[in-house]
Amino acid sequence: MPELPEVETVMRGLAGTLAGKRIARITLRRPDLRRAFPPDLVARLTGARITGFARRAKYILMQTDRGDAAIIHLGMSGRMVLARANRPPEANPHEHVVIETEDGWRVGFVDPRRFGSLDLVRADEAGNHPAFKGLGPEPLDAAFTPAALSAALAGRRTSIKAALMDQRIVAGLGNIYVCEALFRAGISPRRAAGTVAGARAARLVPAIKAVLEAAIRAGGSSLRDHVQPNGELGYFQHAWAVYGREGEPCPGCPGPPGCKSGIRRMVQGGRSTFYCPTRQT
DNA sequence: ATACGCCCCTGGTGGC
DNA sequence: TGCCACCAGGGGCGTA
Repeated sequence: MPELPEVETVMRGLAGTLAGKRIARITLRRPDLRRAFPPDLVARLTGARITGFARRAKYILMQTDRGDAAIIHLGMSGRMVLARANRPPEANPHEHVVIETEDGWRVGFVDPRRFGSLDLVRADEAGNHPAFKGLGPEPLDAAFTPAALSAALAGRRTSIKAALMDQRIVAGLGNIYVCEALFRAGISPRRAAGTVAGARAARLVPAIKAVLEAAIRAGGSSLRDHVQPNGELGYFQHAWAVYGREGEPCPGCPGPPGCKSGIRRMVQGGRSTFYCPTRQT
C-alpha cells in the first residue's frame, strides 16, 4: 500500500542496507513493468556503487557513483524483499527485478500488478524526468503551509478529495491518507476544493502532516534493522480511523453509541472514500 | 485549463 | 468445489 509514508519507509530500509554497497549483479526477469526498462540499465548499474537514496512524492531515487539515478515507483502492489544472497530465494513469479550486492544482499522488486516502474537517468537530469514535471510541494516540507494550499486550491470546483489526490496540488498523498487527513480536519470529502481556505486550510495542513508523520513513525518503529522477519520492507500494521471501516462507529464522535451515521463509504473518481458525514462538513 | 472516464494488471474475497 | 463479480495502495491518457 505505497503512499508517501510507505515509500519513505521502504526508501529508508533500502538506504540502511544498500547505501555504500556495490552492485554485483542486476537481473531483469521481464522486459518491462509499466514501461520498458531502459536498454542500458543493466550495463549502467552493474558494478556501480550505490551512494544514496532520496524520495520525491511516491518515487524512490537511488543514486550511484557513476552519476546515475534509478527512479523507482512501487505502483499499487510493489514491494521490496530483502534477503541474504546465499539463501535460496523463495520462488515468486512476480519478482521482476533482482539486485545483488557485492557483500551478499539480495533485493527483489516484487509487483504482481506491474503498475510499478523502474527508470534510469543521469542524476543531474532527474528533476527533468516526466514523473516529476508539475509535481506539487512535499507535504512535510515547511513550505507546505495553509496559505500555500489554499492558493493552490483557489477557484477549483472539483472536490477536495479529488484535489488532494492530484499530485500537482500536493505530492505523495493517496487514497488512504487523503481520507484520514480529511477526517482529522473535519472536512467533507465532497466539499468544493476552492472553499478550503482560512480556518479549514489551517486545520487541513496540520492534519495532513500529522497523519503522514504518524504513519512514518509506525513504519520506522516496526522495522528491526530495516527488515521484517519475512524480508519485506516498509509494511506494517496501520491504525486507520476511517479507511476501510465502513459501517463501524466513528472514532471521533462521542459515544457509545457515537453518531448515528458511523463511517460511510462512497465512490469519488472511481475510488472509495471513507468518511463520517456527521463530523466532516 | 479542467474534469472525468477508462485503462493498465493480478489476486483476494465473498456470494451464489 | 467452482465460478463470477467486485474490489484493491497509482498514474497516464484520451475526450469533452
